[in-house]
Amino acid sequence: MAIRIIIFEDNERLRNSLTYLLRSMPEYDVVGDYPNCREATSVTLALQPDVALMDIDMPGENGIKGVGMVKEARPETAVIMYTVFEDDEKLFQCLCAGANGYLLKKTPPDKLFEAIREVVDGGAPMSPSIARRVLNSFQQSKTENKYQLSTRELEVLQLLSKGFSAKVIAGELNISFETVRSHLKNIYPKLHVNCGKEAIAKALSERIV
Amino acid sequence: MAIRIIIFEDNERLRNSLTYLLRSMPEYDVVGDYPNCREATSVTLALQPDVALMDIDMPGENGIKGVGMVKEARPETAVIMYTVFEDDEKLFQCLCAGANGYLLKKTPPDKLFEAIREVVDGGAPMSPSIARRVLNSFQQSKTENKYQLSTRELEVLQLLSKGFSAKVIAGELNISFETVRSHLKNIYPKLHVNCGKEAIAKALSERIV
DNA sequence: ACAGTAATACCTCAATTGAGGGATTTGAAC
DNA sequence: GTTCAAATCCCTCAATTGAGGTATTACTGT
Repeated sequence: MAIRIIIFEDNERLRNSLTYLLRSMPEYDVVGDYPNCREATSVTLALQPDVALMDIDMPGENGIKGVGMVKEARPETAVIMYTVFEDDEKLFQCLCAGANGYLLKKTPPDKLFEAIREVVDGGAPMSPSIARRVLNSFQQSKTENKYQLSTRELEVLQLLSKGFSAKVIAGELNISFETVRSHLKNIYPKLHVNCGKEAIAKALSERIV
Repeated sequence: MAIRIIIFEDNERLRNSLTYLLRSMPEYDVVGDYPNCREATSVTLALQPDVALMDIDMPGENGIKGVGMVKEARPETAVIMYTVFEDDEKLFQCLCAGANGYLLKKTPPDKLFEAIREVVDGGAPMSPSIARRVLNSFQQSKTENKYQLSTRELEVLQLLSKGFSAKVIAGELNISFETVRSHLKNIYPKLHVNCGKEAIAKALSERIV
């Protein structure tokens, strides 16, 4: 049975070309094509597509919103972003919204067709440069001494970030309670914070520990 | 010029097959092959490979350690994991260690060759099921009310997690200082913690906020 | 009408923390 | 040989917090 495809793309010529190309092959069936995401929820529910091709830059609701609408309406529909944007900001917003693939518009048609098959088979097609960005995001950029913390200060901060009190930290490190407080007093200005709670928030959200 | 490849794989038959296959094509050159990662640092420095094929399950230092050794010795060398393991644990350890690709051993040889070209061109080849896992990891599994927090309690926790004091939170929400303290006292048992610092640690590390 | 929950607000007391000091020892750098 | 940073320890005082309460209002579901 043909793969049911729905297209969200505001460029009419491109949208028509894609539709024409995909319809010319028995393997694919374009069941709907739209210049924006306003009706994304209802058409997804009505047409039950296997795959949605989604542009990002569209008038009204953009494609990032669109991913969420399609995914919420019908999680089984695989969403492939199809866009010119290559920046981390939009990329990760789409991924968090539930996109199953991310292709740049420079992708040649045969690769696009292959990606549609791949996403239906449970894959996650991505343009090479996108895949590289995604993998790079896992390498925690060790903020190596961005705040010039000493070895001991880092240890204290790590334990603090587990929610431990000064007394418990002292026990863990086998040093005195007052020493821990001294370290904390030295840590705060280095992190540009004023109290332990801010320090924890900063340490955890900036992956210092 | 041929792509310089180094192979870490403890299965001798597989290692020899790969070497033989790759050497049969002028495009590729296997400059070294090893049954473990003990010498990974020194051979990477000595042989200056473009690509390292890395198994995970090897005697001695395993492949996860191996990725780190190769990447630390020579960041330009692209490392492709080549393994049977499909579990999130090992996968994300490899990605954090700096792997540039992740192929399952069931990958057919022609896809493996394509992956080597792709990684040299700055891509990040992944088996489809791996790519899907990676993308899924971005969908923050909304821990929807795992701890049964009320709307207001969630708001208080969100502000607390920015490091705000009770007094500041009261100001932000336009409620009294004592009310904030009441909410906090109700939040702690729900999160199974005993103080604000533990609450922040839990909220941030479990993505509650 | 009544029970339950969420949200609001106040009180007290002991413990912890932040802020401000000062002080010693050790090992590396110049 | 002196200087410097890191690590250790102690003191005080005011502010914040945790823990234990109590109490009112408003809305929801029965």
